[in-house]
Amino acid sequence: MFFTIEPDNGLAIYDQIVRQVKFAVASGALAPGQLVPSLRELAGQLALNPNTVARAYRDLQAEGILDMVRGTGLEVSSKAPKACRLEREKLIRERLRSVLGEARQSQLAEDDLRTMFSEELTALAAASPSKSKNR
Amino acid sequence: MFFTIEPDNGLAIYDQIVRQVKFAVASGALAPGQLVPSLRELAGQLALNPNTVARAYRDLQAEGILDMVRGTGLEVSSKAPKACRLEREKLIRERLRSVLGEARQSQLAEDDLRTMFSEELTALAAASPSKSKNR
Amino acid sequence: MFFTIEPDNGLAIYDQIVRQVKFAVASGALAPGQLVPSLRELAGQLALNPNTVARAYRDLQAEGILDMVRGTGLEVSSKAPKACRLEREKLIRERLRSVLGEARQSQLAEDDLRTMFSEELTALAAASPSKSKNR
Amino acid sequence: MFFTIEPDNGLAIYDQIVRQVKFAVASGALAPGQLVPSLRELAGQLALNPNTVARAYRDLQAEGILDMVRGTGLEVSSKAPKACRLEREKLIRERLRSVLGEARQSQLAEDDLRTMFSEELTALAAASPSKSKNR
DNA sequence: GTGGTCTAGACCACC
DNA sequence: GTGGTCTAGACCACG
Repeated sequence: MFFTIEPDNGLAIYDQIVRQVKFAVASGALAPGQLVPSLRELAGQLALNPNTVARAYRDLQAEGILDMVRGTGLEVSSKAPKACRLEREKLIRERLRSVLGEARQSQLAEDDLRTMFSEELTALAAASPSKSKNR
Repeated sequence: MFFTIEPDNGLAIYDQIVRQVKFAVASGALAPGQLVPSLRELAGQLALNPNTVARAYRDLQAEGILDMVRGTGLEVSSKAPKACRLEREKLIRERLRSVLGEARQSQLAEDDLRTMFSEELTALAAASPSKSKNR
Repeated sequence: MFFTIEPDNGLAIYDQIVRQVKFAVASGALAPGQLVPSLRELAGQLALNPNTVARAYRDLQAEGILDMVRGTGLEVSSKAPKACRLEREKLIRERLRSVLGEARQSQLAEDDLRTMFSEELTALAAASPSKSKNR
Repeated sequence: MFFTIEPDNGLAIYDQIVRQVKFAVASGALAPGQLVPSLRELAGQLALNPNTVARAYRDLQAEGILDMVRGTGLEVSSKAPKACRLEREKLIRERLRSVLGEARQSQLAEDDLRTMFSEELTALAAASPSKSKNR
C-alpha cells in the first residue's frame, strides 16, 4: 500500500495509519466497498506489530469508516468518502493551528513564520514533486 | 510568572514548561543571570506537583539553558539566549514540516494549504493582537 | 543482572546505575542491540522503586547510550561502546584527578601518595582476584 | 588564606573547607593557638555564603580541632595537629580506595589504571611545582 | 508486556 | 529558603 510511517513525529503509529486511511478515502484512492489490506499484510509491509494495525482498524471501524465483512476482511463503508473529506481538512487544520498557536505564543515574528512556511513548502515540493499538475 | 499549561494538548506538562522557558529566553523575557521561579513557587502557580517542574528544570539544566546557584535557585545561563533562539526555530519548524508533510501526503492541494495557513494566521492575530508594529 | 547498588556511597542510586550500565557496555558485557533489563525487572532485582531505574535509563537515553524500541524495551545503541569506553576513562580519571589534587594540596608527600596507591591496589586485588591473566 | 574551593568536585563546599583546615593543621601551616580567619573574612575571600563557612567551623569545633575563644575567634586546639595528621591520611586514602574500587569494578585494566595515575600525578606536578625538595 | 507521566509526600544537603 | 533524591502508587499509550 501507499502508507508511510514515521516513528517519532509525535503521532502514535496507529494514529498515523488511521489518518492515512482516511486521507486515502478522502482522495478517492480507496473507494467504498474496496477491501483494505489485511492486518498481517499491512503489518508486514510497514514492519509493524499486527496489534498496532489492529488498533488502527478498530478505531476506523468505530468511526464507521470501515465495515467488517465476516470471513473476508474490512471494506471501506459507503458513508466513508464524505466523512473523510470533512475529516481531512479538520485533522490538518487542527495540527496547523496548534503549531501556529505555539509560534505566536513564542513571540516568533509573523514574517519569520511566513518565511518558514514558504521554505518548508518549497522544500517539500522539491523533495517529492507529487501533485501539481501531473501525477 | 507568565506560563500557561494546557493538559491534554499532547505534550507532556514538563515539556510545555521546557518549551515556554526556552521561548521566554528566546524572546528576551528571561535574561541571562535572571532567576527562574523556584520549584515550589512555579508548582504552586501552575497547580502542579513540584516534581513535574523539577523534571522540566532538570532537562533545562542538562541542555545548559539553566545554571544552578546552590542555595539560591536556577538562573538563565549566558549562552541560553543564542541557544534558545535557535531552538525555538527548530522546534517550530519541525512541527510545521511534519504538518506540511502530512498535508501533502494526504493529497491536499497546495493552494488549499496556503489558504488554510493564511486563515489560521489571521484568525490567530484577531484572537490576540499580539505583535504587529503597534501594541 | 550484575549490578550492585550501595546506598550512601555518596553517589545517587540512579547515578550508580548509569555508571554501571556504561561500564558494562564499555567492558562488552552489554553489547549493542541487546536489551537492558526492563524497568520493573531491574527495580525488582535491586529492590528499588521503578522510578529510580527509569531516571537512570532516561539519562542514558539522553546521552544516546540506550535506544528505545517501543513496546519492547531499551536496547544498547550501536554508538554506545565507543562512547562508554571514553566515558569510563573520563569518569575514573576525573575522580582520580580530584583525589590527587586534594592530596597534593594537603601537602602530602608524593612518595606517600604513591605508596598509598600501591597499597590500595594490592589490597583490592587481594580482596577480589578479578583480572590478572588467570582467573 | 590558602584555600581553594572547587564547586562540583563532588564534595560539599563546607566539607572542602573542613578538609583543608585539617590539612593545613596537619602540615603545620596552622599551628595550635593560631586563629583561623573570621567567618566574614574567609567567606569574603572565597566568595561564599558566611553560613557555609560557619557550617565548616562548627563541624571543626565539634571534632575538637578548633576552640572558641569568646570575643576573639576560633583558634586551633592543642590536640589538633596529632588528630589532623591521622585524619589526613584517612581522608585521602578513603577517597582513593573508592576510586580504585570503582575502576576495578568497571573492568578497567590495572595497567591502564597505573598509567592513568602516573599521568595525573605528573600533570599535577607540572601544573604547580609545589613540593619536591624546594618550596 | 513495555516505558512515560504525574501526583503525593518524605527526607536530605546546601546556602 | 533552595534544589535533589527516593518511594509509592496510579494512570496512560503503545505494541
